[in-house]
Amino acid sequence: MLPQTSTGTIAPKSSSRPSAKRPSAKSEAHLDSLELMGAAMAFARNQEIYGEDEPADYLYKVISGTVRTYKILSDGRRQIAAFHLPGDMFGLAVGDHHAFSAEAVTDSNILVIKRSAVVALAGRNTDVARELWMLTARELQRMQRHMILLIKSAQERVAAFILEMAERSQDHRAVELSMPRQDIADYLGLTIETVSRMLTHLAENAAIELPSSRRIVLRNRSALSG
Amino acid sequence: MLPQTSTGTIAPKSSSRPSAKRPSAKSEAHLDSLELMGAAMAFARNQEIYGEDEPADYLYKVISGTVRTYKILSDGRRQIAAFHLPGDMFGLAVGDHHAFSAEAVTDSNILVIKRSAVVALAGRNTDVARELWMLTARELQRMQRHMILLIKSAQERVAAFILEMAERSQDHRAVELSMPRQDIADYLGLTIETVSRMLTHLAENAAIELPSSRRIVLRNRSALSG
DNA sequence: CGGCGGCTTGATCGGTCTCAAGTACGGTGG
DNA sequence: CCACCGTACTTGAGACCGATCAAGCCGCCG
Repeated sequence: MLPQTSTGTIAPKSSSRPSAKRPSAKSEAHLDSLELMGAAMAFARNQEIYGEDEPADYLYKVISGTVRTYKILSDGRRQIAAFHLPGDMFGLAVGDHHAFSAEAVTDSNILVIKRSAVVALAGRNTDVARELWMLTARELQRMQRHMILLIKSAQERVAAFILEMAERSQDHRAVELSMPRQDIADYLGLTIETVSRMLTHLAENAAIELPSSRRIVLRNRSALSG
Repeated sequence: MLPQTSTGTIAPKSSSRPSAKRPSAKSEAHLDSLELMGAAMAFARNQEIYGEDEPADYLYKVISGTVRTYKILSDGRRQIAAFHLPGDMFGLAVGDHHAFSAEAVTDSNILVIKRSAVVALAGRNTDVARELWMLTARELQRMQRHMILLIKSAQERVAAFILEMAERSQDHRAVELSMPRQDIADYLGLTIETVSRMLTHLAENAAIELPSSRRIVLRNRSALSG
């Protein structure tokens, strides 16, 4: 798979540039052609992909693994803005600097695409421009849903998180969590202890099953969405 | 002022359509030309501009007054996503239905622009397309800042709200609040009582002055941002 | 003057955080 | 194969912050 891109065997520093760039697919370019303009890179677990306030020279697409984008607040708290799963794009932040940092949650392969090439292409091709807009809009929708999450109770947040992850996984009735509890806590604006407790409660109420700490089986969907 | 648009004297129902649409400014169209494609309408305090899940046929720009966009959760809680002040656009939600409801906080004049005309124009004119993208991106940034707000303590949220409003007002050292406490509470994910208490505390700590309940004078900026 | 909506203030309750142990699991080296 | 270790996770007890419930106050308009 991925014959068009070379997957680096050495995990590169985040500031290093992709080694190969492919000539763009000329004028019949659209959504998928973006992927031909990038190079795949491997990132190890917890490795930084880019830092907050770094120039946003690249766009990224997850090939395999999980990525978290986050911000560290002045007092040290960390807010995770999103988890990016295979197929998701990230790093679209408008403005020339990233608003968040990005790290690999697990060992990951990431397609890295030069931003300037995409923007230039969008200037010539309205389909690409529309695609960029749609990607930003989808990010906005995700952020809106996340915002709604943050005003709910701890149990509701954890339940909503499980449902969100279930929707995004192959089997919508079970989730294999790729991230540790601390990441979930920082995503939901809770502490790791509260996340753990809420999962236990949901299991006690038969809403879910916990065969292992990283695996969740959905038992009673309405108990989660209620 | 506003010689190009007719301001309705009767506040129309939200489902009514703007009475006049202006021919678009042809090919030299850009940002400002959007405004020539709309009609101004008057909305009374608390009047609905559009409802959640209504088809998103129009874009809106605040001429005067204040608008809130919000969502009602299943249990009746209301989350205000944003306050829109004069000059702000809203209703850009991508997808063909609005993700939020919109209401006038105060009596307001709103420029109403047919969405299809703008999108069609964007398909021909890359500047307009870029402008649409930028508007969405700015909305995304605002949403991100709002999300960060929601994980902070009550005092930090209220302080951040004051700073945000001060930035957006003419005189950055004083704010004239156009919305009641309940709206602030629903924006910050707090109760009206907590908002009131935090304002009192900030006044006691000499961070702000409260000449009246709707007016805030900033006294010590670092006490607010810390 | 009376009444009402918006705001403030007070007392108590409950949910989440904090601090502190204790447990399960995976990897490494003997 | 097992002993050991470190990391991740769970569980418990108590403190604290913000919600809730309940009065009271202020400004405005009739």
